[in-house]
Amino acid sequence: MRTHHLNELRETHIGQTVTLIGWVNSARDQGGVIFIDLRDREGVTQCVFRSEASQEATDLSHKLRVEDVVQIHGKVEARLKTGDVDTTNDKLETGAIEIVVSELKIVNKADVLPFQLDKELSNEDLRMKYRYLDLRRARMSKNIRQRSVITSAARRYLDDTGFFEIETPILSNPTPEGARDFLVPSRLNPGRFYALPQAPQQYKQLLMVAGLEKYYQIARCFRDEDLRADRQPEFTQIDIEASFVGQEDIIKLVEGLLVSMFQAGLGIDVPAGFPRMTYSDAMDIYGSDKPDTRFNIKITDLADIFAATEFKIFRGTLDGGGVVRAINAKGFAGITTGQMNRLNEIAVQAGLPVKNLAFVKYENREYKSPLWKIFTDAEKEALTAKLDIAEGDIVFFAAGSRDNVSTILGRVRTEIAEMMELNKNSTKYNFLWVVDFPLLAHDEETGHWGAVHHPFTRPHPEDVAKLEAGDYANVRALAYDVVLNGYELGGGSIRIHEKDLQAKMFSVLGVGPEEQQIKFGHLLDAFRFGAPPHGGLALGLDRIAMLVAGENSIREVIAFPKNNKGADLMASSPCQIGPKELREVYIQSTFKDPKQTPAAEAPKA
RNA sequence: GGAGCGGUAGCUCAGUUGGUUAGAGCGCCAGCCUGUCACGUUGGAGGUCGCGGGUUCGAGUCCCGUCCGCUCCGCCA
Repeated sequence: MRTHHLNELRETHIGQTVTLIGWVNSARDQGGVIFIDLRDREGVTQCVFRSEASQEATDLSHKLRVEDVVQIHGKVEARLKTGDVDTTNDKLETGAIEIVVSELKIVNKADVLPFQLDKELSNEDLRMKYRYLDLRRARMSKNIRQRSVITSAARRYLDDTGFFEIETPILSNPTPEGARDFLVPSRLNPGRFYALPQAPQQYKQLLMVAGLEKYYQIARCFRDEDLRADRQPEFTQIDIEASFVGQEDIIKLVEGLLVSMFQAGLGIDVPAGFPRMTYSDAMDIYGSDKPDTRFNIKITDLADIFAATEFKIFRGTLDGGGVVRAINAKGFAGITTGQMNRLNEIAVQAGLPVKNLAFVKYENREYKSPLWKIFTDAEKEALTAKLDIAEGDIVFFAAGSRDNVSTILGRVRTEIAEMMELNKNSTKYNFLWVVDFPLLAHDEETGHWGAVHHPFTRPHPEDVAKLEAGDYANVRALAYDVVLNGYELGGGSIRIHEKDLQAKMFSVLGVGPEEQQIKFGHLLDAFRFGAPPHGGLALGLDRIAMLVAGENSIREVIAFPKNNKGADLMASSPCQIGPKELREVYIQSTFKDPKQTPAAEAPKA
């Protein structure tokens, strides 16, 4: 069908007769001579139609339209050079040659496309409805290829380090305490359901008990939660688990893995030995457990400066065990009123008890602030020094509980970065390990303690006594996240491998012995028979592919993604299921969406 | 569940304090053109201004409601 792909022919091929096939990328009809750029996934090659070469092919070529599939037969020739005219195209890799066509076959005509492939389009609905056309665009094609390349690099790296790729069930059980599950009715077991896995967590631990030592899987995971630019209902993890390892081993392994993926995908060498930060520091300094460290706005504690303050709000906060902290947005004193309103909104949403953020601007060598006059000269001097306030800076304050202040200033920090476009540097890759996560978090609503990572996470050996003593808030976990530019790429932990400790952990989480046996019996049983120490991590492949591609949404690196409502607009899924199919799986009826119920049928009050 | 932004030609968008027949670029159709590569050029077709209601002499524009999309918060062990 073809002798070469469309990014293959060079000057060395001049004189050869070739057969090419591809899509008409563009057609330039000059009347007497017609140029066609023929495209396949590799690139573009220019074909020329002239009556001297073939009257028949030239006549037919007038009819060519964009995206027709055509096959041509012809001779590779050098681009024309006459006198001072040089028709070589430096923008094309095949730009030194062209094909003079002797035969043309229109393999399959294309209708006019619903959108142009050479233009960006903002209508994502339309892109998704015709995703197979959207994927023809160079940007999409590049993203999909790059994803394949990094996935293959990951496989190669893990294969070479002694890991087995092992598949685990897609039809499994609901995850207790986890995200909402997608359920699948069982026809052979009336009234029973499978759930799609949120992660292969328990299976991979059981593979460690099985003695396989090193496991990985490019695993599809499913979570029925609300979606975001970086969250899809089904997504892909590079799931890893190993036996006889500690935190340090996993960190080294994953650094090597990410280095090889970025090398493969971008041809760049990111240095291994990523910086590390404790969860506690990340929250104090950046107000986030996945800080973007590309810009240098840090939260500064001001307790020492305001130790003797008379300012009531700060005084009260500090006396009550709270904190007073601030961030300096350097060079942002020119903030607009609209931006200020936006920051205030965000701060209030994040838990600021008053309507406006306290701030100090330093502009034209003057401090401007509603509260500057309240501070003493000593405080002013200390603030200027500690926050490094210089011309054009603006400082935002927050006072309250430590967690509260972290959340507020962390949110404000990222919003300022967005406004100042400090987070737009897509060629800077700031990897970071966040370590020493807390094991447990108290849920104010339910009053229960929940696992911050998951219930199989090993408590930090130094903090086991605190766990025994019931000092849950201060137990650290052997859990770690790898972060890149403000995105959580992955997280993992060293696991519990002892039956008693695991049972203790379940009890702390409010899962009684009976429930433990029902939900986790297989795991607890497995731990009775010589379970090896083990741990692992899971990386979000979609997010990695997104960051490698320099995209803002994982939909740009997934061939057939779903929209915000979890719908596939091309295939129109999810779809309605008829009564016959429902009966087969013993489901009686579906609940009607009240929004779709016609007003006439709506129940009357 | 909540907040913000958006919806005008096939696509990307403009549309002023409410005022004649709603525009541009690209694409599409027809013609001309033997060196183009974002080809050029001449002409043409193409609109339920998301939908419903209201205010008004008059609504793309103002008001109310509603639907859809995106972004964020909640949620995501």
